[in-house]
Amino acid sequence: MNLSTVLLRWYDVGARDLPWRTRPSPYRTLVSEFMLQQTVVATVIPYFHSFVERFPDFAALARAGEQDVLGLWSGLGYYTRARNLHRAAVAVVEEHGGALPRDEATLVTLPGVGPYTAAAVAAIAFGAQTFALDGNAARVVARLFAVAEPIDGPAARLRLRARGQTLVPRLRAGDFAQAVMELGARVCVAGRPRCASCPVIAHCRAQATDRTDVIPVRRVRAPKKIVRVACIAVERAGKILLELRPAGSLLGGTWTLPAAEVDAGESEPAAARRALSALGLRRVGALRELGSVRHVFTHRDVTASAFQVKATGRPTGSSELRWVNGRDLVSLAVSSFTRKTLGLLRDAPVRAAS
DNA sequence: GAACCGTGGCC
DNA sequence: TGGCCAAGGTT
Repeated sequence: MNLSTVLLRWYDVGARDLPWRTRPSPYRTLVSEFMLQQTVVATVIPYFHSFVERFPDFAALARAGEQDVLGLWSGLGYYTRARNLHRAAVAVVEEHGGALPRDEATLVTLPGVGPYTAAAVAAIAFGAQTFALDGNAARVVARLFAVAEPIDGPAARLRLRARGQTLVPRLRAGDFAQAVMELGARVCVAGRPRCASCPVIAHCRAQATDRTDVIPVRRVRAPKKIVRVACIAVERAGKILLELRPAGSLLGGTWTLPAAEVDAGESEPAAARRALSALGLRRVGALRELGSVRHVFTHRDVTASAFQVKATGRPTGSSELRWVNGRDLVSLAVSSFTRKTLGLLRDAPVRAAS
């Protein structure tokens, strides 16, 4: 039987009950696709609920402040997505009459919408007969066609998408797109695929040639850069000083403890003193080391030491600063990394550094 | 093409 | 535990 027919039947019987599949709308589809970029379904679900409750449609999101949007994104990662989603909503309202464009070519002009998201939205929200090639689909197509070349380069993606496009049924292209991704996420997984429960095993060249363990091939990745950072916790009247990370940088748009990277041969306390003087503050007394945390980003393996300091002077510097208390932190745009470093403040061991 | 941008679960 | 990986996009 036809591959798409079998896969859609499998999907009809066993599709997961996901919040963006109930009461679907172009807006909810777009929000879910932004959140799902490089992020697993289970992580997205609670964020999706609170986001669409607070911003139920394009108009509400477009008139929101960027910091409010980032606040609801706190902990989800890749914060550029939040700013792009906000900008996309503004564009929908101001340039497209408040309605999401239906065709891929226009969708892809929206900030944060690339080839995958444009295809996914066109298919899922508008039924366009197009193939959405995400990481799941790339793996599924590579196995179906026994593609032996690495699947993660731009050129390879174009070829995989062309292969996938040949599989798209005339009807239910949106369900087909979701079925392919769900197959990749639950059956045709990286590592050891669960071929025994695969509905399209009869169509799989990798399985037929016993190569599901070596397909797909991925390129080797660059090793993470190992980084040491010294963070400073300046307290005043029960509040702590936070700094807004500039857009485009790591954690851009979120608030962090002021920090300095520890240079080669430099000590952590020395870097902490540098961070403090960059704020235009004068240290009073010793730095008190609160401990350290490790946080692994996509490209960096960071060990952050935090130092409590008493300081005088009015913080200046070029960055945007803000005094916050515990209650402010609930709604503020704060990354998981920063929450870790702030955790050092609570259970501070008594250890002095110079 | 390659580098960069988060986070958490899994084995 | 450490490496892998995810409903990618931008520069």
